[in-house]
Amino acid sequence: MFDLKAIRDNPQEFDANWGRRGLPPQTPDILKLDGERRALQTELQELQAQRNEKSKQIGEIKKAGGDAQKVMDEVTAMKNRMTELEERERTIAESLNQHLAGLPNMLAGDVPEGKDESGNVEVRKWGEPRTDKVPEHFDIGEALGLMDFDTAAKMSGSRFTILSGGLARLERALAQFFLDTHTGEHGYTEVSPPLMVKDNALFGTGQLPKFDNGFQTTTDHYLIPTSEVPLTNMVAESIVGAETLPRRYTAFTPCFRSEAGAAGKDTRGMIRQHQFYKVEMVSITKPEESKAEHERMTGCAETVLKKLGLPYRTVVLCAGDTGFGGTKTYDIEVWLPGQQRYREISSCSNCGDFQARRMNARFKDADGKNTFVHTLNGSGVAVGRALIAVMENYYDPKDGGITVPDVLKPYMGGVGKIQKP
RNA sequence: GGUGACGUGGCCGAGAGGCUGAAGGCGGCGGUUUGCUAAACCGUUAUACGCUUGUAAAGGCGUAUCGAGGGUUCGAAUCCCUCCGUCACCGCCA
Repeated sequence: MFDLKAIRDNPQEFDANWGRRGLPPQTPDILKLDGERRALQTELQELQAQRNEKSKQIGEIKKAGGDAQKVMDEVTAMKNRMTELEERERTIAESLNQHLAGLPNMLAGDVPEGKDESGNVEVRKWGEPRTDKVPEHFDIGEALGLMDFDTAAKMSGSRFTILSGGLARLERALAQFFLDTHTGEHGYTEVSPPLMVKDNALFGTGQLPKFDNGFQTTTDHYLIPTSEVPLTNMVAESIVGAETLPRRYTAFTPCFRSEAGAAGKDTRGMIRQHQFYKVEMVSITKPEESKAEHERMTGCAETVLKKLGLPYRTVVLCAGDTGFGGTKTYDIEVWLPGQQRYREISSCSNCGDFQARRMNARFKDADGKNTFVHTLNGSGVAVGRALIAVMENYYDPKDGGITVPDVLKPYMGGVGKIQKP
């Protein structure tokens, strides 16, 4: 969310920033509502002060044994006006909040301009992309008999997959490897969080109210679309000690998405599923540390790809492509030889104090002042897509098998190659 | 799922319609004492918002906040309702 005072002081700055995302000026509406609200508030507070004063008098008169009826009638007479002001104040505050809750975060100054994906800028590239003709992962998997979309569709519909044997184990091996690397080498604390959350948790991280169509739900919960939600909400509604920052959390969880609006996109294979596994990283930092943490986190995600020997490139998202909560986002795209192109496997965002404001997450700074923390999240990395990448990059055309990358061998019980059983 | 109890400041814990932003304690901060440390003693110590003084740093006044939201009342931490959460016992269960 936003600091109304800052908007009041610098409306043109906010409008310019939102303008980079392609939004029309927002502050005229905001300032109008804010002004109305404050005027009502001032008037209401004056009445409340009078009421409190008179009520005090009544108490004193009664204690002295007098008749307070006259003053009591005076207060009663004020009530209609007060009720009216209260209601109007509430209505205006509500529409103001609704308006603010739907607006995306301020972009960092070094985010490149651009309307969409095409404006993203490559910042790094690693590895030698494999250029020989390789089948796509679904063909490799089905040929091995270890990946079954048809059977999954019978029980669950489209966008579900059944993995078995070596591929099921490869998925688990990847997750273990990611977790062990982030906990053992990158200083993250492993967390096993709830997979179902209430709406306020999704509001805190910014997925609600704006995007209320992307979720799988139960009767009274949302299934997490990413463990960014529970991990970031670990500091919601709290004041954490400065000495505990930065906090670094990682979790391996399933993620659930409705993929509404993705009709026709990536319909084949397991690139885009209703359910997939992801290892997520979340950092909670002091404001002055978040930029460096963002670079560090992106590096942590890149590290696991390097260890796996998967070629990738890192792009900084342009203004128009940066997500709702991010001030700046790096996407890491892994090389998929089956498609002969780079596909997103990780997204690392610095959210600044945006989520912290929404979930009221603060720390005591050096002056003893309660200050909003900064939050960051990044995939470290998407397990399903990593599985695809390993399959295609380590595909052996001689026998249709998949060579197991060295770093995964310990997690595969020493198996060196996944072959048709 | 059933029944019962409970939710008060950074923490513990009193208060049971007005004198309560809230006793007392712990913790924090400042000070006195002190060779150093400890102890003791004194003082201080919530947040948000509005109005206002000031170039500012910082003040003054007011409003709201005792899990959240409604209600009753001239007046609510205190009474009533709904929701959220915690605990205990019972049931069920991986």
